[in-house]
Amino acid sequence: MASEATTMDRIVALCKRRGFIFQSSEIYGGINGFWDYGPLGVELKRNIKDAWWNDMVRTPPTGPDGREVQMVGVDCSIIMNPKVWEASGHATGFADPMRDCKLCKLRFRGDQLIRTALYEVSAIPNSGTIEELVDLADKKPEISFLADCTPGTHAQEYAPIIKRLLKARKVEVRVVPHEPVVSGPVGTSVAYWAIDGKSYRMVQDFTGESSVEIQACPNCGGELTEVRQFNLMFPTFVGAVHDEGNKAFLRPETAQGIFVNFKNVCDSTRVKIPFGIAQIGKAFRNEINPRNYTFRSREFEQMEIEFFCNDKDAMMWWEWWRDVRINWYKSLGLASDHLRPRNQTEKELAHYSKACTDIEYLFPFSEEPQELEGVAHRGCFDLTQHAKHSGKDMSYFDDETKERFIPTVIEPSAGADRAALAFLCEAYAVDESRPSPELMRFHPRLAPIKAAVFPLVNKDGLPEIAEPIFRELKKRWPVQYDAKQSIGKRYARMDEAGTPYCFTIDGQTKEDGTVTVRDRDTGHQVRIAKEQVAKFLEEKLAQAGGASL
RNA sequence: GCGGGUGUAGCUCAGUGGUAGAGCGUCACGUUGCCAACGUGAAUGUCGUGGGUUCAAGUCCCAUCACCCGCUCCA
Repeated sequence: MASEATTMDRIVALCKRRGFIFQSSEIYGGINGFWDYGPLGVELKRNIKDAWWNDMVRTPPTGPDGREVQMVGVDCSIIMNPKVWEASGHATGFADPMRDCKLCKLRFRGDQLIRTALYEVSAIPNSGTIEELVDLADKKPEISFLADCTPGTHAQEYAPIIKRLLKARKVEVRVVPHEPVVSGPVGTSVAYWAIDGKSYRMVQDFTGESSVEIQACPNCGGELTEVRQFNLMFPTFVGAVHDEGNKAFLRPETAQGIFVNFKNVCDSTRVKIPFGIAQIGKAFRNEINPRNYTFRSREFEQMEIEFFCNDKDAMMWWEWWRDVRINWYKSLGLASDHLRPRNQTEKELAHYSKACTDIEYLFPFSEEPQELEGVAHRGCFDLTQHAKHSGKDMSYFDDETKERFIPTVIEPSAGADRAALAFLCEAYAVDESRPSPELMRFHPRLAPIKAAVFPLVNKDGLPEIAEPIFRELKKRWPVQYDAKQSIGKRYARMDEAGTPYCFTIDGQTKEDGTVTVRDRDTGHQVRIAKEQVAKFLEEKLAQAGGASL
């Protein structure tokens, strides 16, 4: 097996060579963060999206309450009224203020430097700042810091940051029982610390209203640049005149199209809570630094579900969707230990979110697993925001219980391109014992080409037998016919395309009507009657869990 | 956005300022007839792009773009 570093290079080379993925606008030097799918890639990605739509929308698994799960779909416009993004928080929140240290060149998120502060609890806010603590540490080098944090807070997560801010001074962290955390204003999270005998509470102010600001680099004390704003939404203009009045944005996620259509779907389709709305579509994010092949593209495709339910059932549905989504990846071949579901820590959660699992995959390009999908409990945040900003009622009336409420939302949000990349990486295999070592072990349901038909030689009446078989299969599946060059080369090409089965017509076919079937993964061959080829393929694809396409 | 690296045929890569190269792949023909077989031949190059130095630039200099690695980021 090749080293990790070169495995990704070889996958990238194969994807180019065989027509899975090309760099966008390549003949003009490419464009950073944009990629194209070639003839095999488009089939792979379409199979992924079709599998998702079929398995999640048309025939979702039975729900946790033993009943059928209601799912409907939408397909919304990419450009929406800009007010949508004010309501969703993207207009202001979807921005990362960055500051660089001019000395050591480290980069920090400005909001983290700004918004983290420690307050002495006895005096209640404004009695201490991190800078004052640093001063204290400088004046009393003999003291060590002991941080207490209550279970369930994220103070422990901040130990390394505190340590860094205090210039590597010894910091001990201990979990101790503590009074329940007093809830702060919306957007504020609180944790308690004990440092040098005094109690402090840490405030992370996500509203950005805090005036506490750090001016020196936490790493080296060097001077920091001014805060630079990055907004990750792509601006555009609606109409021929380009001015601020008709500025709009390419959507950074498909979810908002679902939320703003919540009432329309309720009013037109007789759905009752609990139910879900699904959408597959392009989204755009002006990433600061696209990296890792197609993983962080600026234009990408999402497969999103917003599942609306009563808040009292929300955790049940969250757990159910989390498991459904993990099993979906497994069922299509991501069964290896490269698939790593990970619960978000409380610190990572958005302030309105109660739980979120990132379904992560260990790609060859990184030692850290990377996110394929997030299954988030979003509370009633989104519908509440849209109710507030649009002035429209977003509540739901339950006829059975006579309750009126704003539904809680569970959001399984998957990246189609990331899934495609994960399936490509998972399928890639090198077996030096084979004549053609590189092969793509795609799940048959995802394979771009389901089967190939070869006459062993391009004469002696074999093409005349092979072609009708090919034409029969072609009516039902994406299949290929190849009569040129040696049989080994043809098998090798199909291995790199990830084609699970090859049917070869040889001299014996003329005598007894049988053809050989070669299995991609084992190279083993069996003979079956030529009339049974379609049935064989149908059964194999069905065994693999795939509907006939 | 910072630092480092890379950029030559479809892929992987050689190439000392002086004629644009190899292996693999692709295609054709022949031979063979179940695993990238063999033989003969062919096609394929804005040497990433734009400037500059030079009699002469793939090679040296500057800028720029793309990709990779690290930092950073990934609500």
